[in-house]
Parts: sequence; structure tokens; C-alpha cells
Amino acid sequence: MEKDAELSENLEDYLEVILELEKTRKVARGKEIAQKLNIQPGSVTGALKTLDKKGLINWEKYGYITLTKKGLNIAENITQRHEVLKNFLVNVLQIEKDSADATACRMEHAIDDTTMSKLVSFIEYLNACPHAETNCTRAFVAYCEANGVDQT
Amino acid sequence: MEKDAELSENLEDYLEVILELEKTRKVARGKEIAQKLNIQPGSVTGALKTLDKKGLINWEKYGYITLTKKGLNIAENITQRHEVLKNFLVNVLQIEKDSADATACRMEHAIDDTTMSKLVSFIEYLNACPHAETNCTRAFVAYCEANGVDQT
DNA sequence: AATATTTGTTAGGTATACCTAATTTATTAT
DNA sequence: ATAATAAATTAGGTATACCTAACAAATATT
Repeated sequence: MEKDAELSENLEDYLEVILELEKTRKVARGKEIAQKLNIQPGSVTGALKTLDKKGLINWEKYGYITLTKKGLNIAENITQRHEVLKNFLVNVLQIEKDSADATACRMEHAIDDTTMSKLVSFIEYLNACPHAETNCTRAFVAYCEANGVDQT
Repeated sequence: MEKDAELSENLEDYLEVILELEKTRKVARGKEIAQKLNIQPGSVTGALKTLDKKGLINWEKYGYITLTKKGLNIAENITQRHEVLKNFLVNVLQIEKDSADATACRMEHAIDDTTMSKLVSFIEYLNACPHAETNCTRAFVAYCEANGVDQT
């Protein structure tokens, strides 16, 4: 049982990327982590040691990297936050995908569980809520058009 | 003309706090900045030097602190992001005020101008949009109640 | 099996951003 | 005016998180 002590945004990003790599490649490798995070491979090792010490990944020198159960929980939580935020940005606010992804990537560290579940409910509500003969989201798009809000 | 070079989240927070203090006290003082940011006074000086070098504040040793025009622009932008996000969290997602404030404080650094203006439009839309005999926001509250979404 | 290539690690360095404790300057009270 | 108090700065230290370049290990090629 290690101190949870709050993960830094950076370490959260590592976990998220490792989960992504595990899904596509079964295991994560340092080089790929570096590429995804846009950093140099030399920077990865230190972070892996920290994550290992915190009991979030299984790591041995020169070995493959996998998430522990504890690490997986966190990684999945962060990934979910990312997806929900991106969903909101793309499907509700009508932000372009790549930009939405980048913004979600920054916001995911800033949103707590309570806010998250409220946001999930809100998106659910928007999809359920019939507004005139369309729905709230489509009505918002129409509203933007009518008011000349930039659609880029 | 200094390099803009992207302000760190921390320096953004300093500007935001300085603006807040200028509004209530005409000038900001190191001690108050430290209090608002929950850091020790000794940590403030270095940051002030950096902000001064970037041309964002007027600062002289042992003197008062005010924002330059450039610093004011940034501070106002950040403050606006904070307010819009808080407004969304409190009035749309129905998050409790203090918690919303803390979340807004973290999210304000993560949201870009395009997303910001989309969010502004969206809040506007929600207020304008009549839904049944109430409006979208109230309808969302009802939806949460009907679906047992936690109201804390 | 030996060599080449790729990948990972280490070591030393930079930048940010905080801390504490000592010191200096400014302000206030006598 | 002087002494006491308050506020700001400095100096030295810690932690995070990155960098580059040199080195080591593992994998692939012939």
C-alpha cells in the first residue's frame, strides 16, 4: 500500500498512454510512450520508475510495461474523462475533432468525479431531450447559425 | 516587446490574483498574493520578477504591484474563462459553488478561445431556449431528479 | 555465432516552482 | 526620531520533469 498522494498531470498522462498502448499492442514500450507524449526516450525511464514505485505499473529494467490493477483503474478513469470531455466538445459544442482532443487532454486533469458524472448526465439529457421537432444539440447548432457564431 | 512564449498555468494564476487584488485594493501586495495562492511569501518575489521581465506587471523592489496593459489583457481573459466555466458548472451542471470554483480554477488553463466562445454561446442558447413550459437548464434539473442523479 | 540495429538506461544539465530561514526595507507606534 | 513591527527579498535547498549524449542491453540480420 503506497501513498496515493495525488498523481501529477504528467504521470496521469503516462498511465493513459500506457493503457492505450496495452490495448493496441498488449504491452507498452518506452519508445512508443515517448512518441505519444512527444518527449525524448531518455525522459521516460525516470517516470516509469516513479510509477513502478507507486505500484501503478509492472516494470523491470529493459522489460515490457504493463499496468497493475491499481494503475489500470486510474488509467481507465482518466481515459473515460477524456472521452466524455471530447464527446461534449465535439457533439455538443461542435468543436473540430483534433482541437477537441487536445483540449480534452488538458481538461481531463482538471475535472473531478462529481463534475464528471454531472456532465455525463447532462450529455445524456441533451440526447434524450426532444426540442421542437429536433433536439437540444441540433437546436444549438441552428442557434449558432442564426446568431452568426463561428462554425470552424 | 518580449517573447510571449506561452505563460505557465502558475503565472496565469498570479496575473488573475493580481487583477483581483487591484480591483479590491487598487494595488496588489506580495503578502496577499501569497495568501490567495496558498504559498509562502518567499515564493512570490521570483514569480514577480518573471512577470516583470515579460512586461506583464509593473514592479520595483519593495514596491506595489500593478498590471501593465498587456498583463491586464491576459488577466481579464483568464478571469473571463474562470467566470464562464464557473457559470456553466454552477448554473448548468448544478455543481456546488465552492467546488465549481475550484474546478473552474483548474479548467481555465485548459480551455482555448474558440472553445470558450462556443461555451458562451451554448450557455446563452440554454438560457434562451424554451423547453416545455420551463427551459433547458430547469429541464435538466428535473431530468436529474427523475433519474436519481446525485444532487450534492 | 557474430555483428548491426534498435531500444532502454544513465549521467549530467536546465527550467520551473515551491520551501525555510535570514536579512533588508518599509511602515507604524511611541 | 527611534524602536518595534510588518512586509519583501535573498540565499540555499527540494522536487518535478524535461533535455542531450554516452553507454548498455536486447533484438534482428546475415
